[in-house]
Amino acid sequence: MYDPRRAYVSQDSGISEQTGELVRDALVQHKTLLVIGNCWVTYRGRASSSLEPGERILIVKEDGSLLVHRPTGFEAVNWQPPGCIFQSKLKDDVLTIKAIRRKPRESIRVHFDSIILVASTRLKDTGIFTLHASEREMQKAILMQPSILEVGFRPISFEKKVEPGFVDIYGIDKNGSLVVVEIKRGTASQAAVLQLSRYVKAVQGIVNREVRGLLAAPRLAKGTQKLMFTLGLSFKSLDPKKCASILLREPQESRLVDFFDLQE
Amino acid sequence: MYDPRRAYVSQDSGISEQTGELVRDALVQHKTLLVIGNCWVTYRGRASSSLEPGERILIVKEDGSLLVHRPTGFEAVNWQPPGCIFQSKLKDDVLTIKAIRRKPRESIRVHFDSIILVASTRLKDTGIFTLHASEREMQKAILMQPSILEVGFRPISFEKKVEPGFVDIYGIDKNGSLVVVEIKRGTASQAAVLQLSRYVKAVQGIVNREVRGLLAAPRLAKGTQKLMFTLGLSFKSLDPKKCASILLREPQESRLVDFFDLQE
DNA sequence: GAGTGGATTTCGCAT
DNA sequence: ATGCGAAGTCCACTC
Repeated sequence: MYDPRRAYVSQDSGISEQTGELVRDALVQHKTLLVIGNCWVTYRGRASSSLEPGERILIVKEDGSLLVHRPTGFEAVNWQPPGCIFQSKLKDDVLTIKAIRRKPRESIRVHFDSIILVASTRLKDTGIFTLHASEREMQKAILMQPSILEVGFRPISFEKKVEPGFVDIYGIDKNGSLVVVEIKRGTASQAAVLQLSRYVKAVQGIVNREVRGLLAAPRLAKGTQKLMFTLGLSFKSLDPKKCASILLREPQESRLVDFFDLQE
Repeated sequence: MYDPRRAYVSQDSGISEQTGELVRDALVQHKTLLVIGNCWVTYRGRASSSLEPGERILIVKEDGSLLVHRPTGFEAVNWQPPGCIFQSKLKDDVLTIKAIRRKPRESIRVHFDSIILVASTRLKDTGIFTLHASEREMQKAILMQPSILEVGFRPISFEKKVEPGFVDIYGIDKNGSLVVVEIKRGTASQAAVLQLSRYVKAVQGIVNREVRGLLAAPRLAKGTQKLMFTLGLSFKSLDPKKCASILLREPQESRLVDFFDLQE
């Protein structure tokens, strides 16, 4: 009985007809194919490349992408993006897998003369991948690259206590006004808006200059936009994912980053 | 008897102690490890990411790099560069593989709750990878990006017949002099130098302006440098690999490329 | 469909 | 070591 969860495996050092069939079947049926063995690879297209014989891992995915991995290194040595057309043949004890791509026209040929392992299976994967950033990490990202909030924004302090609690970030905008920034990782609720408003009022009671309130969040709760306007607050759409990618970048404004590092 | 060429394979849907041992052994001995099964992945470091459960391919290479591949797409969904430290444990029927990297400090945890295939082996790969460009392709590359020859170089024609044969490329240098270019894919021999010299003389006999000879090749044969000087020829070191990478780039000077395309 | 910018970019070469 | 640029870049989003 055929079980899609099972991996159909062949481990013959010489390459049998059965192994050839397993490979052919996997390619025709768009199954995930994995071949480990001694192979050489040629690429022809815009330029050309060749890879001398050695033991590698070949992966052909269900979407028609191809990867050849050497036993070291993070990157594939040869590859083809999704959407390739495949051919395979077994002749003179050499198993050849050919992947053709149009636009640009190019092709890869992988030739195996000995097999360590062949496996074909069908993989089910509906899981969602997410790149996170916590509220704290969003704060980091703003300190690392303040321009994502506003052009000319310059943070001066953060996590400072005022009357009702802690202000996420203080800064100066391009016009020299003091800015109180409130960060939310998800949709900013009405409570968040009111909280920011309280911070702004509290700070206005201390300093004798113009104070702006800026709410940074991926989105604003429905119906709070009017309230924002009434209270004279600004909103900046800020995606946690965008923040995450900034954190992953090398620091650009080293002084601030050093400052941040000291705090950790 | 232990055979390094063999792949040690386990295919238990529930995760046995034996499978746990196979994985542990592979990690400790820096063997190539391959796990296919249902897993979820978390990444923590400069930012964070999470991947919900699904069936994927995990590869841990001998150099301590890690790849998690979904059944579609050319790129790995999670990875870690070479040099990681690994831990594995089997607890409550969940196999966890953890990869830690320092500088920057980050870690990946891969949790399997069902296994389709586990294989561990040692791969031997000494084959050399080369990105080629033929002499003709080097010519293409120069036409696509003439600046690799000389700043200000502008090709005007190629493959034109003169007295002794075909000149690879004609062009104008930044001073307005006519340039005769001879391309060699390998070390330019004395014969190549003399051939170029003949071309230059032949062209000088036709046009009434300064004519330069330029030899483009990865290197010059030993002892021909003096001859080059005597004959008043220029040499430009040009790597076929460099040319190959230019061919693989998108065209920058479309007019010339169009012209070239028409010739093909 | 073409153009543009980002990437957990990685990788190599120069300084 | 460190910084800059290329990559068979790929990929996603915009226009």
